[in-house]
Amino acid sequence: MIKVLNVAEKPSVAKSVATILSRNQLRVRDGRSRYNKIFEFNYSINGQQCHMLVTSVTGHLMEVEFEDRYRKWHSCDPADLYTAPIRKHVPEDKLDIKRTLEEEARKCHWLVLWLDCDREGENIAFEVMEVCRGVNRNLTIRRARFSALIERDIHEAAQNLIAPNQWFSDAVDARQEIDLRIGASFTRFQTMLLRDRFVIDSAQDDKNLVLSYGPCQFPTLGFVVERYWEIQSHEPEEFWTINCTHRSDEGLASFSWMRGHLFDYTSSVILYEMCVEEPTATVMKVQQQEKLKYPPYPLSTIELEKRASRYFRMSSEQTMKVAEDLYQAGFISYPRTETDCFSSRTDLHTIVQEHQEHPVWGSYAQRLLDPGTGLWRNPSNGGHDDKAHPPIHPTKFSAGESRWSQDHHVVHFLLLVSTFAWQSFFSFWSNLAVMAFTESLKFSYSHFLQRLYELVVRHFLACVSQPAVGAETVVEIDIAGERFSASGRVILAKNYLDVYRFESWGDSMIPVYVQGQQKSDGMKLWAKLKHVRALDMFNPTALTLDSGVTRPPPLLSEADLLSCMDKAGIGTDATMHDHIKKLLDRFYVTKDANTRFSPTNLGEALVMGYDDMGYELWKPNLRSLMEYDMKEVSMGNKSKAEVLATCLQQMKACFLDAKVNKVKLLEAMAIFFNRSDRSNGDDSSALGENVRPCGLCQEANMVLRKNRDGNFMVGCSGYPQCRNAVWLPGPVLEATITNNICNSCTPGPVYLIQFKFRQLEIPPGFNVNHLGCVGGCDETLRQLIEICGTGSRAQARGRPTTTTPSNGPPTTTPRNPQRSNSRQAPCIYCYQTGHASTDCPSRISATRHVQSHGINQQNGESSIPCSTCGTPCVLRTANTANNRGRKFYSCSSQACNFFVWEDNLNNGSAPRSAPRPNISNSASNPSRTGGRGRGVQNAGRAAGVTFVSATGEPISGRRCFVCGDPSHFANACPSRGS
DNA sequence: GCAAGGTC
Repeated sequence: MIKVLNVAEKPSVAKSVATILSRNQLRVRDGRSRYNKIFEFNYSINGQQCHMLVTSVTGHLMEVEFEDRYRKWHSCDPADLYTAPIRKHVPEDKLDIKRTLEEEARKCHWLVLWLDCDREGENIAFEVMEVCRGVNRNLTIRRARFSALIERDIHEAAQNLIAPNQWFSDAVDARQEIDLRIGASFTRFQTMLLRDRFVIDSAQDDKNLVLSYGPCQFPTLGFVVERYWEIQSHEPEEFWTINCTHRSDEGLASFSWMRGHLFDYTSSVILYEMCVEEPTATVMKVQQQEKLKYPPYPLSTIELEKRASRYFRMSSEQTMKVAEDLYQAGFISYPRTETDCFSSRTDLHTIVQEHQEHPVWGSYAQRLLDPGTGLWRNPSNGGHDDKAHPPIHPTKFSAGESRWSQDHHVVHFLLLVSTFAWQSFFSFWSNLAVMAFTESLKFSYSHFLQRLYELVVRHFLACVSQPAVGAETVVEIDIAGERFSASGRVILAKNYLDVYRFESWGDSMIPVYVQGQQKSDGMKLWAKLKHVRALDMFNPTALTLDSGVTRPPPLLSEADLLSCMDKAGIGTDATMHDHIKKLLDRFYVTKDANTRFSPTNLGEALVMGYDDMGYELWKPNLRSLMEYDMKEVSMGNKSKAEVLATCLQQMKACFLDAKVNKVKLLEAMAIFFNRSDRSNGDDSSALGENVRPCGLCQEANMVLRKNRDGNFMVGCSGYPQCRNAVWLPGPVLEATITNNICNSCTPGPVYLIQFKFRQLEIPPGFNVNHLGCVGGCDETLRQLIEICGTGSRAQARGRPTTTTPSNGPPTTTPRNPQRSNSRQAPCIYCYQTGHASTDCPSRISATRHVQSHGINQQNGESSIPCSTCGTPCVLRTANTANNRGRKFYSCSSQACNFFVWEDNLNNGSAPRSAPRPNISNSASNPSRTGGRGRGVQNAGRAAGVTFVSATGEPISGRRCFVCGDPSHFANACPSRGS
């Protein structure tokens, strides 16, 4: 009998496959890993009797890493990481699984791979193959291709085994390598460049702060920053709209102006006056139609995360944790799925049947199953299918498990923690506090479990329900040539909305209207029978000219962020929440109570730095291009080697360029953070840039450094073990390592340095700019050192004299930090000693303002309380074409959109609005005043009137722009009218 | 100390 080793991607799949193939006639035994059991049974594959062993891995078995020589951060120039050798190996925590595979593979003839049928799954398959082949070269290897864990699919897959797909696996290998090289190089570069130079206040422990860069995390950060900049640069603009209301016995109708709104006040007033003078409204059109509101598509992971965030304010990370636990406990299907359509083979009725007994939604489930109600509808297709998992749906009935909170392993963990705490504390009160804390965690976790389960069940029931039906009436009227419209809706059948309580679709009744000139006898009769007075003409109850201001978009919510990532292909359904969490963990963003994200100073500075360099490293395009290439590899259109070569070459060029332009990052950081004295405490600060391999210790690299006096040297990164150093001429003002390599000096490569000298300190005949080599071949450097020394101030302090042989390189001398540490020269800006000119506090404070795109926000200047919400306003400077340089106050609360131009503030009196340029004398404009006055009287407008923004959202809580009084708006302000 | 992707 042939012995077949079957390997699945996860234990649950191994169990399902084994159960289906064996028809539940199987034996289970433990492997070396406690989670990955081995199932045994007999099975026939294409008539061949087989003894099947089914086991699993837990996702990827291997990790890709740099060779040991490159693992330490200072071991090499980060640029070397684009070519440093890498290896794929099984990490410590996966060794048990590896051993199980080896032991079983030795005894088997065939290896059948049941990994998920996507690119990652294929790659894991090759990892499993590598391990198994390592101990049994004669294995026959086959791949099982299945799209769902249902009997038909699994049996079909077992009888139609195919060959593994090398292209799919190659695509993942390429992705892994690119991610590692880009991520590690940029992370090391920006961390070493910035961490010690600035006081980054967000971090508790600066020493361990890592400023990571990743091809997924940075574009995610980019979305947050971009929206923040959009808000910052938004300049509120006042607009005007005419509103008409009509109240009759049958109700109230609010007609909105079909022009929407106008930004030109005079035009608005003219049109408004025309309406006021001829206010009779003629009904021009009455349109009645049936409207359907469809239930959502079946639930995918991203949709689950978005909805849980929207409905329950759960973070995506929390949602995935809770969903995983529900899945482990068997209550819901696999929670990581892109699929939003059910297979025609899924038995949807049985799932609904299970819920008939539920105390809350049981009766709805019963109605669904009753053909007489006509409530059932086959779910619609969302158009996504990952071919591995069905949409998330309930798999086990629960009537609200009170035991969830006690049974669950997460709670077990919490209990363990509390037990530990119990043993650690002796005080009774401490124990009580720990117990209370544990209880509250249990309660809140159980609460999350129940809410998410409810969402999954209700969503599923909604999917198989008819859409809600409404009768909508749209009425169009004409007043003095201006068109207005109002709509009303009557819900005829709620259908899915009965169970999907998270969505609503309200009734809004309006009086009955009929089209003017066409009121037929039939219509009159109908109106009479209905006891309503059908109107074809009427006089508005109120006709108002209302003002509003355009508002910036809101900060990105978690659901918005997930949508952005999904749309741009950043991350996968299983990892998106990880990227969001990483931004929070790295102090790049913060999340407020409304689940809205703002960048921190650190996040904004990093994006600003790269943006100023002109790179789109923080935009999603890079990842999209990579994804495109990966797809090409998986389809066999491009080879892995080809994609790796081009992509890494481009990224290395980009990285080297970023290094050259690192000053942009430093400048951006300097806007938000104070310089740190940590980097000055040392003799010199490492720029982390490789100049050449160290010829003395032959282990580390020589890197370019600048000491606190501003003098440059090239020292071994192995300091203090290796004290090899090359001192550079004193007049060096700037030194930047280039990508050019010296042709003659060894050991190489020796990168040439672009020098800029202080004009007044170099002898005549020498050029201010010089591309030099520190390897020993550079005659110019040698002569300059001979003439000028290696820094007059350092020499004056008695640093070891540098000898410069006439025909040799600048001398290598041991460094002596103690002797080069003192600094006496006064700062050129403030004439104080104790700091370098580059770190002068007077300069830092002068440049320390937050600079955003479109807005210069000046901190520390006097502010006024917002007249709308009382939150302090921030003084900003407009940077738009029309108002560049003009200052305005805007409310610092995100929930409020108050703003006022500074030049309109009247000696500290209440803020008033800025007149628009084309109506600068509008306060004394009789037509404007007259129009407004009559309007107010006509309309009888009350304080509760709502402003509507440009995006159609109501703006609540606004006050008059002119005097701040909430009882009226700017257009009705008595002060302006007079 | 670094990425992103699987998964317990």
